[in-house]
Amino acid sequence: MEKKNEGASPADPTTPEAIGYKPLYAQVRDRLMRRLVEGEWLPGMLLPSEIELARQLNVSQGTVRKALDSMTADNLLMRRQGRGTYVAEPEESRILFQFFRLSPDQGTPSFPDSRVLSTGHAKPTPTETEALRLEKGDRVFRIERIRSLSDQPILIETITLPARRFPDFDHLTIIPNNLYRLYSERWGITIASAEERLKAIAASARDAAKLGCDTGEPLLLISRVARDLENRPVELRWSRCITREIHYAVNLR
Amino acid sequence: MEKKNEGASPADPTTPEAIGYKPLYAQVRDRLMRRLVEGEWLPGMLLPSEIELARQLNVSQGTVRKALDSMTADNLLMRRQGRGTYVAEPEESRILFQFFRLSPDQGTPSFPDSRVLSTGHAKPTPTETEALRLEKGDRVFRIERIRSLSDQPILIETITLPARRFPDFDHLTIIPNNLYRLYSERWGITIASAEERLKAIAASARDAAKLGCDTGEPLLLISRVARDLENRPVELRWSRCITREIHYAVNLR
DNA sequence: CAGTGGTCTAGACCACCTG
DNA sequence: AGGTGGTCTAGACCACTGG
Repeated sequence: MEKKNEGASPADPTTPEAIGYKPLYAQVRDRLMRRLVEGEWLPGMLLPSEIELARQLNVSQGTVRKALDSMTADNLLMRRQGRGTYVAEPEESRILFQFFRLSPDQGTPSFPDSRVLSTGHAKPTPTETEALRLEKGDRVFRIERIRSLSDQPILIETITLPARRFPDFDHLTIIPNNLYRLYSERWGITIASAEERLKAIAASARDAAKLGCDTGEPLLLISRVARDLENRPVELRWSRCITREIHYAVNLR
Repeated sequence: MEKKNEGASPADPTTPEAIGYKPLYAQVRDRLMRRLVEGEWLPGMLLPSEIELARQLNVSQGTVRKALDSMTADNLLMRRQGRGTYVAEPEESRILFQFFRLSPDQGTPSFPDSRVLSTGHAKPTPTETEALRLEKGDRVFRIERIRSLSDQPILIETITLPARRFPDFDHLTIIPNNLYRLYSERWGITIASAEERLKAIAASARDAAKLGCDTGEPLLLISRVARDLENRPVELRWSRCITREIHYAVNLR
């Protein structure tokens, strides 16, 4: 009531002095994001209660709530009435809903199986260098795999990772189906968002052989750049998909 | 303070008597939606202020705000600090951002031109009947047109409308480029959401001739069902797009 | 039962727009 | 100057969860 945003935060870029004004709840969000990025709260962990966070940050419960709600809307947190606020986990059902937009024309969506075709280090292509914002001399790790739905091959994908951010990737004995959980558990990298670009292309002879379709058959090309909590590009994925009995679903609001 | 949700709303499905509990702000949203649907507030019009709405509905300003914020998030309203709350209009820049996901690989997105190839009444196909939830005997109106970006044809699309909801469509002398504004201005139909399904297909001989590409060239097929404020399907659109220098963009969060 | 998030209210001040 | 939406606070009660 008597508070006026005077000296509330330690580092104080608060007061509407110049152009750079940020509402208090956005500053709270930024500070919570930093604690998340620095690994103070790991996926699956319970956060302090709203009241406790409000006390820590010296703001009201309502302001903390607005910050937490915004992070929940971005799928970074999960809130359960009566239980508390948890850090979101990259489990399959959530990934399926959030990052996998392919559904069978009839029936319900499900998570595809994967079979790795090849892996290895390489010098990045110019496209990869630009998409992943690599620096001179950086190397990449590539994975090629086929994914199937009920034993039908539906897509072949090439995944490119910056070697610098995934040390010892080649020491892995097996590469799991759910890569985003692997990134999280082994390197502490959380995939928070992604941009996809879709095109129709003709199947190359090589892809056609692997997918068991005709050369030249129309395929849906999905180019994905996935980003971490700090919005840095982390993964480039290039999927070529047979869409005879499958479609890519988008909701426009 | 002394209020306890007792007899607040005229028709009162409120009290957590059985299973059907709805928070007050959701009830407020429903009532505002009904006034919107019934045409009390037309696109571009200024709504009453939060304080006035709170007085009318006998709830607090904060509850009205939560309802208005939710409708704003769905692109139904537009709020401007110091001005007021307006009903969203289907102008090109908004439609471009909300419903048109095709961008040039290089350069900034823009709204394509249209050239109508044919129009006419028809008996609906089974696919159209299902997608538009038509009843027995209902007829449809179809439009076929080519759309171009900087004089390059990029897609050919077939649009199907239920004749019952668009009376006298065939009396139109010209069919404008921005159809959603036409639906709004002439029939009071607001397109509020849409679902799209994407596939890669081979260009038919007919489409190839119209688009000036080769038969069999891979095209991106976009099947859209557009819905009104009450979530009823209103338009079926079937676009076949050349994606040589264009892509369909999706953001996943 | 105590503790959590979810809803609702009331009131203050701020940033922005218009006249 | 006066009105609008945007932010922030404080406090009450509700619904849900777990011990």
